[in-house]
Parts: sequence; structure tokens; C-alpha cells
Amino acid sequence: MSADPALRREIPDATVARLPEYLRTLSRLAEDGVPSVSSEELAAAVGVRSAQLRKDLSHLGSYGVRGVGYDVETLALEISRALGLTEDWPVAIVGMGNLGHALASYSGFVTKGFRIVALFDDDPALVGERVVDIAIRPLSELDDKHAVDPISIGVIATPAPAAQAVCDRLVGAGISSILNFAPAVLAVPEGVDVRRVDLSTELQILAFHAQRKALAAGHLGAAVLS
Amino acid sequence: MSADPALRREIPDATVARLPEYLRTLSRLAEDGVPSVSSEELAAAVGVRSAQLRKDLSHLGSYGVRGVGYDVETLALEISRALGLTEDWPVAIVGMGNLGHALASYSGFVTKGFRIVALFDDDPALVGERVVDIAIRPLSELDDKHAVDPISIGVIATPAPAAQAVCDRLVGAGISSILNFAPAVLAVPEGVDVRRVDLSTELQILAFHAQRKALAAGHLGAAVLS
DNA sequence: AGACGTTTGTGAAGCCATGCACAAAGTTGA
DNA sequence: TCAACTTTGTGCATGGCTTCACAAACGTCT
Ligand SMILES: NC(=O)c1ccc[n+]([C@@H]2O[C@H](COP(=O)([O-])OP(=O)(O)OC[C@H]3O[C@@H](n4cnc5c(N)ncnc54)[C@H](O)[C@@H]3O)[C@@H](O)[C@H]2O)c1
Ligand SMILES: NC(=O)c1ccc[n+]([C@@H]2O[C@H](COP(=O)([O-])OP(=O)(O)OC[C@H]3O[C@@H](n4cnc5c(N)ncnc54)[C@H](O)[C@@H]3O)[C@@H](O)[C@H]2O)c1
Repeated sequence: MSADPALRREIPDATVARLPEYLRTLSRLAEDGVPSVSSEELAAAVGVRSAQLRKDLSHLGSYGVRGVGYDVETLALEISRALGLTEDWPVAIVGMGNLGHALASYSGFVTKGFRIVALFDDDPALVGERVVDIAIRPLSELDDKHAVDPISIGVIATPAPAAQAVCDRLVGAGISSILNFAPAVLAVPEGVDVRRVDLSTELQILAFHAQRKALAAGHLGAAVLS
Repeated sequence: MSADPALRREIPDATVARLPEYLRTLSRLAEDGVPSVSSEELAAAVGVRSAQLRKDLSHLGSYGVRGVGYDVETLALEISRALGLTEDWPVAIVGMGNLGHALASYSGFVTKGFRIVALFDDDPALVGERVVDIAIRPLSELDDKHAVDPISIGVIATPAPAAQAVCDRLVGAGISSILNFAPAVLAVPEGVDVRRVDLSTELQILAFHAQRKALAAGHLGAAVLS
């Protein structure tokens, strides 16, 4: 009678980070009418080793069939459940500048259980504007809004100097999952989860490797060999 | 006479990923006129352990002074050099939709050696439009453009189905560093570096932890104990 | 029914990253 | 000049993740 291992065991962070990619690939296969895949095929499509894929999936339970592979629909459903995507996650975006607008009008994540329910910005010029049918409100209305329609995830798309203050408000309103686009480190109480997406960091990592490649190709070592 | 260790030794990926954050924090301290920091202070500001900070920095060389700490300006410069930010990195963006526009008009990364030199989009309605003084061109002009003004880093902001084709063109033009915003796994030849930024993945990881917290708080275990 | 080929699930080993603890190295003050 | 204090740089232990390799499990074909 032991239920879903996803809810009992601990799933390693590294595995959780890969599950969305597995799910996306499985969804595409399902659309294409593919009924089942082997770990080898799926791993190739995702760009990981098959052993890693199998170990990752083993943390969710045993949904494969030996000698055959995995049923695409079943596996997709199980990953969705493990990630919590069978539930509905109301999202609020704070900071409706360039990025906030792009995020709000982005249809990509509405499809997967994430639903934008509120948009906030303190600029009077923006308050009242409607984006995808949701009116932008001042952040001071967060609590009211929150009372009517709960918010699970807060997205911060304000400039960096405002990020901590915005974060504090979100946490104060009981939101414990935050996605931060501002280049700032946020201090939050225990139990609150912050993930950061940073453009600049990604470019800098690319630059590092590009430099290494340039040095390796151009002048080996760049310095004397001795 | 052994030169800059950053160029000789291997710097662990995990360290490279943290260097941009150290650099950002150091830049802020420099602006505030802070002359030096201890590993303890800097680590606290960035949100890591001081031991980890010291080990990370030790991969670049020995730029601290025992009993004192690190000179803010010097350390910032050394990290910049290690990351390759003392050079200039010309960037091209492909796909000037919502996200592409936001990226192009984002001033945040122009400041750090990254310079947007070309914008591409195949939509005739967009071609010719100027964003931050750069005209949008069709992707077919990539090679010409490239010949005149070299491009080091390509940013893909097209829909997922077009991503692989766009990627192939970029690689064909000799670009070996790619930042991909489309939810697609890109196949590239060896030596080409691809990093992906995925909104959806980040939200799904947040959802996973939110679900775990909800289960832990609400009904411990959710299933029978036996 | 039984043998054969295929693929999963997982112990075990190896690898990398993190955290600890301290000697070495520097500063300050007497 | 020397002792006391501070902080770095690093050897070592620890823990987690990845990869290997294979027995167990399943389907298929005769
Ligand atoms: N635009 C991009 O492509 C991009 C890329 C990566 C990161 N970022 C980061 O995302 C954030 C937003 O970028 P952007 O280009 O959209 O900036 P932006 O200036 O266009 O928009 C910021 C918005 O936040 C609002 N705001 C400021 N303080 C606020 C507060 N206290 N409460 C509520 N709203 C507030 C402003 O009114 C403005 O509308 C920045 O931190 C930026 O560094 C942007
Ligand atoms: N908008 C967001 O906030 C957001 C967030 C996360 C990820 N993304 C991803 O970023 C990508 C772009 O998102 P968007 O909202 O800007 O989409 P969009 O539809 O607004 O823009 C896509 C642009 O790409 C262009 N394009 C299509 N095929 C092309 C080709 N072969 N060559 C050159 N240009 C081409 C189109 O003409 C269009 O202008 C998508 O993959 C999306 O999933 C967007």
C-alpha cells in the first residue's frame, strides 16, 4: 500500500532540475503519437546519459517495463504529479517594465498549471493598464488582492534596488516561492524559496568559456612553457 | 614567472558560476567607496560560506592579504580578467519578439563588456525597425554582417520550433557561444557552448518545492503511515 | 513451455563540490 | 623588536551526484 514514492522519499535537487526537461520532451513525443520510449531514446532526445535518466526516474517510482521501455503518457503524468503540476499555481508579477510585459504576455507557461492572476507596478503611468486582460495595480493592493485570490508564486521583475523591498512585501503576504529576475541577492526567512534567473551571469559564463577556447586555439597557454 | 593562474589552471564550473555574483557585489562595494572586505563579509553579502568564497578565489590566484582581507578594486579586476570581461564581446540577438525586444533594450549587460551589434528576425514586419539604434535584419544577412563585424555570442529568442535551425545558422557563421531562451534542446558540434535559460523550468522547480512544503505542513506524509 | 534477446532498476565505484579546521602570513600596538 | 590578534589559503574529510555494470524482469518466438 505504500503510496507514490515522489511524496515520501527525498528527490535529489539535481534530479528535480532535470524533470521539467524530461516532461517537455515526453509531451512532444505524446503529441507526435509516440506510444513508448526506451531510456536510451529519451536520454538522447534530452541530452543526458541513459543511466542518469533511469536513476532520476527511479526516484519517482517504477513506471518502466523491462524489455520494453516507458509508456509516454503514463510517465508524463507521473512526472507532472511529482513536480506538482497537477495542481494550479497562481502567479503574480511585480514590475511591469520591458521584462514584466514580455513575461505577462508569454503564453508558454500558462499551459502547464501556472496561471497569472495579478500584475503589480508602482509607476502611476502603468497602473490601470491591462495586459492579457489583467489590470496592473499598485503593489500596496497586494494584500487585498491576495485575500480574494491566493497567490502561490511571486515573480520579481523590478530594478535591483527595489527587489528586496518587493520581496519583503511578497513574503509578508504569505508567498513562499519567488522567482527573481533582478540582479540582487535576496534575504528571506527560512522556508521561503527563491530562485534567480540572471542574464548577465549566463553571458559571463559563456564569455569565460569563450576566452578559454580562444586561448587554447590561439596561443597555447599564452605564457612560457617552462 | 608563472602567469595568471586563471589562464593556466582549470577553474571548476561551480566556481565559475559564482564568480559573476562576487563581481557584482564587489562592484557595488566599490561604488559605495568600500576599500576592502574580508571573506566573511563578502560571503555574507553574496549568500555563501566564507570557506567556499576563499576556495573559489584561490583558483584565480592569491589576491588577499592575511589579517586584512581583499582589496575591493583589485579583486574585482582579477575576477573580470578571469571571466574574460576585459575583452569586448559582440552579441547578436535572433528573434525580436516580446523577449527579443526586452533583451535588446536592456541596459544591464551592455555595461560589462557585452555589446549588442546585430538584431535578426525573419518577420518582414519587423525587418528594418530600429531598436536602440540597431536595425533588425533578416537572418539570411548573418554571414555578411558577420564578415564586417564579428559576433562572439548568439542569443536565440525565437519560438522553440525555429531554435535548431537558427542555431545551425549561428554555428555555421562561426559562433561558438550561444544563449538559448527557447524551450528546446539544441544539438551542436563539439566545441560549441550552449546555455539555456528557461522560465518554465524555474517555475516548475518552485512548484515542486511548494508542493513539498504544502504536504509537510498540511498533512504529514499524505498517505497511511503503516 | 522454455530459451533468447532486450531493457529496466540499482548496488558499487569514482568523481566533484562543499565544509572544517588550522598553519602560515600578515598587521597592529607596545 | 616582539607578542598578540586577525584573516587568508589549503589539506583533509564528508556528502552528493554521476557513471558503470549487471542481475532481475519482461516480451517474444519457436
Ligand atoms: N529587460 C530585460 O531583458 C532583462 C533581462 C534580464 C534581467 N532584467 C532585470 O529585470 C528587471 C526588470 O527589467 P526591465 O528591463 O523590465 O526594467 P524596467 O525599468 O523596464 O521595468 C521595471 C519596472 O519596475 C517598476 N518598479 C520599480 N520599483 C517598483 C516597486 N517598488 N514596486 C513595484 N514596481 C516597481 C517600474 O515602475 C518599472 O515599470 C531588472 O532588475 C533587470 O535587471 C531585465
Ligand atoms: N516572452 C517571454 O517572457 C518568454 C519567457 C521565457 C521564454 N520565452 C521563449 O523565448 C522565445 C521567444 O519568446 P517571445 O515571447 O519573444 O516570442 P515571440 O513570438 O514574441 O517572438 C518570436 C520572434 O522570433 C521570430 N522568428 C521566428 N522564427 C524565426 C527564424 N527562423 N529566424 C528569425 N526569427 C524568427 C518571429 O518573427 C518573432 O518575432 C520563445 O521560445 C519563448 O518560449 C519567452
